[in-house]
Amino acid sequence: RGETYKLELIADLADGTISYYSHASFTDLCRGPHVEHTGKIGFFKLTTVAGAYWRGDEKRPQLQRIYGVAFDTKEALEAHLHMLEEAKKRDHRKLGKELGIYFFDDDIGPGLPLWLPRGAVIVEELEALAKKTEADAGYVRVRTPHICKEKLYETSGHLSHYKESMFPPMEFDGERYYLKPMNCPHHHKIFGSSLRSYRDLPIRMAEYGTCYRYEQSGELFGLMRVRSMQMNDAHIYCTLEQFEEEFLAVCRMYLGYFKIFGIEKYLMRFSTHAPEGLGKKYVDEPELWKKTEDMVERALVSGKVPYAKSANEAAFYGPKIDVQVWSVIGREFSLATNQVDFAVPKRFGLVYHTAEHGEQTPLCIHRAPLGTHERFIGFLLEHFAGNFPLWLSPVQVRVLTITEGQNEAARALEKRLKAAGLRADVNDTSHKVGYKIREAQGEKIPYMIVLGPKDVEAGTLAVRLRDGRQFMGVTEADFLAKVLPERDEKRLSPAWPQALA
RNA sequence: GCCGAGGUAGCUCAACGGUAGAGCAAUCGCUUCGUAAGCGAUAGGUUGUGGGUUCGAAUCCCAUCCUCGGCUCCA
Repeated sequence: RGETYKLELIADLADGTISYYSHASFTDLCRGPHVEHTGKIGFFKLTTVAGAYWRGDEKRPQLQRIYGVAFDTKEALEAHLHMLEEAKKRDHRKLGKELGIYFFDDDIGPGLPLWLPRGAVIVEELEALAKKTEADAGYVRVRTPHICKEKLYETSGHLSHYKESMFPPMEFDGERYYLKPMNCPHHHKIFGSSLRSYRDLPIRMAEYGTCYRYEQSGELFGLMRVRSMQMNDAHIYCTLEQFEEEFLAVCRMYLGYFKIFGIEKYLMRFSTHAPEGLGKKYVDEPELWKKTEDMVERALVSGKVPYAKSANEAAFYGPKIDVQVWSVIGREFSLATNQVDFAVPKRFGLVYHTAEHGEQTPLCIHRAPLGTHERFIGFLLEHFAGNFPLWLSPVQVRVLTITEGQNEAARALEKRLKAAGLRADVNDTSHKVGYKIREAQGEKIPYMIVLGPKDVEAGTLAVRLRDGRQFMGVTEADFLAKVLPERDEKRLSPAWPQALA
């Protein structure tokens, strides 16, 4: 079989020049160079073995690929291996389990995560952020059902372009119903539910919609790749003239979010269709592709949005901007997406009345700046190593008593902290305070208040931050004056003096 | 879906053909202690599931489900 592959490579050689390398009795077709012996490689370690499709095509056989890493120095190799070990500690699956964020259950099914109470807190904080941001940006909110008749996806084109990623239909009342893999067709129906005038546009329609996609079993990966997901979705229906401004407003929304989450490494990937890609998508409308792609690129250039072009990765209905981010472990993810769609609104017969008494198909921008809760929270777990900023922390303050004598005061303090809107709890078990601190550190709780007899007597707080800093004799008013702005301004790090008080 | 590796107590792991075990967590006592593990006791498992081989299976074989490393695909 190896010979067949080598012959195929030879046939593809552009200039017909064949080179080969020999090592003892082994001769190999290779562009080269080869090394004489492994001593010349430097410091290396073979890391993993895996099947890989011949020439990356899943229709073709697999060969075994051996992976390894090599470095100039032993220290560099060891540093790399150490980094991999450290990275494992930040794995969102490990942290998700340790911190009680989510879990999977065999009776629920693969790729169907359940949010635990602490995960649900994060989900709801993110939703609140999105809803506020979108309300400020002039979005309206809608809500749509999770299933619909087959007809909808025939109209949208999903059945012909996306069927293998949809769950099989359920049949009843003589109809076939599908779980929705995306929210757009439902939103299109809402747009089409009443007469629209050019005066109504743009219409920015948002929903944290739950979608279901039948991802291949081998593609499932913790929270990053799941089969049920809640998407920070919205569709902006606008005129051609409004497109650039709307599109750039979405890009600016991304940048605003990156700042909030401290995401520094990202790439806006502009996915277009390769010329040959035109044939397999909407073959009848190649001019539409060209038109929307040009439009997007003009907007990117005029808005000075840095981007990288990537051919043949567009959605079936149009070009898109994917936001690629890298977790600290070095995994790359499409975290968010921004897609342009001329085609599907047309298929749905969506129109608005123009000033000239005519009818025009609106342009639709699909956007999901926070992607899905699943992937975004998976990413944030790795990004923050579980040390969520205060506003996202499931438990924000824990009160630790030193002896039973403080239990009453601790409960009273907890009550006041909760009244201030903080997520607070108390550990009044009979363990030593060192043990309680260890436990709270493990849960990555941002603030610990150690309450002993001296504190109760003085009426002040002994505050411990999760980075180990301690501040004695803090008044409750001072504590709230520091913590509440940290929460409300969604600060990434607490504003406390560096020196140990 | 494909190639490969794994599933043992809530968690992390041991036992690898001969009665399933440890640490942590849990529960109950004792302890009342000042910034990352106080002490003791108790309880907890049809070894993912279903078949098979064997006097005997967590251990070997087959099937299946799930997870992991990749491939392919993607928010």
